[in-house]
Amino acid sequence: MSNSVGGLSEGAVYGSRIGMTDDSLALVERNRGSADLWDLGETKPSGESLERGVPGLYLSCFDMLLTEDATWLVKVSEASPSPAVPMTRMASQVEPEQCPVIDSQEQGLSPALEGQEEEQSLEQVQSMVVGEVLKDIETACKLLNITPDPVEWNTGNVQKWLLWTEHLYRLPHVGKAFQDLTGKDLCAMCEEEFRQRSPQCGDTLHAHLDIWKSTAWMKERCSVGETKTTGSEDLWSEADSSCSGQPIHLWQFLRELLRKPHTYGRCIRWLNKEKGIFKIEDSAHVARLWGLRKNRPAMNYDKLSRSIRQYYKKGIIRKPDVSQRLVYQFVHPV
DNA sequence: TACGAGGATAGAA
DNA sequence: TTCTATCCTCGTA
Repeated sequence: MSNSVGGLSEGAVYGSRIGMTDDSLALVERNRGSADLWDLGETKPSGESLERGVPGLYLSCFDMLLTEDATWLVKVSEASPSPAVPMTRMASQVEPEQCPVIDSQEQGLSPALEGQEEEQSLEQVQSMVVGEVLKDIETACKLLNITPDPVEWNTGNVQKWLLWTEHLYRLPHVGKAFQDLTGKDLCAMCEEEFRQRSPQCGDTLHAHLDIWKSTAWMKERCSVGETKTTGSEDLWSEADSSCSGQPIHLWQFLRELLRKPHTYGRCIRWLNKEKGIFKIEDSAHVARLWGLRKNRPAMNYDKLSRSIRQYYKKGIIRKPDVSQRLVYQFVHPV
């Protein structure tokens, strides 16, 4: 799968460790570095570099983090009060040039100790990044009701994934070009074949699929206990509960969206989490997501809101005391 | 025009 | 039977 063998940069080494290619790594970081990209909101990064996967044009954060000058990273993680802060957030908040420059020699660290700490910090960062990627894929799995392993996808799942990815990254609709292909077929295709089917975004789709494949590979490794947990231990058990074909209820779906403010904060968000009050910021968007999840292309907010109103009688959702447009309240907030 | 409320009905599980 | 989708009418902001 990995096309990066030999002459690897250290960033690429990381990619190879988790089975990602340079392209997908760059894509992950390009996306992760820009908080909005993994967001389904209307604001999308534009520009050719995004529409087209041009790894050479992109200096990934990984490359910055894992180059020979990785010492700054060690210093950041030492200075960081919370190692649990996701790397993506950390990277977006702490620019390299803003990092405090602390001379390790002044701290009296021996080169050997320093090396050890660097190694530990890199491991830490890897875990955090991978955890974030897993979370995003988990979310997609839940919402689309597909398994995380592309090899297991049927033609319908492939179309769902395509729709999702196109939707998420504002790619042109290319579903027809991949019609009647199963996940297995898709995984067997090289980047060139993707390009042939979709000159506009084949490379991007290939890179995204690569990430999914890598994640499935990692999941498998985790499940046989070959690796440590990624910092999101309940990730897959949680994903499994909704990827197992169990029908999902609308209120559960809304909760899922609300659980991912980083990803869906633009279309739905808590106004008062303690009281269970939330606001649908983008009604059409939420309806589209619900339609995607339920395989109901004709879903709209009119229908979705009718379903929400059915919950009034059941005591699951109600309008808050001070009624506002697009604002609802879970009767039993978690 | 978009949203909100609620009645009615159909279909799937 | 339950849950959801769909269609509908009417009211409100």
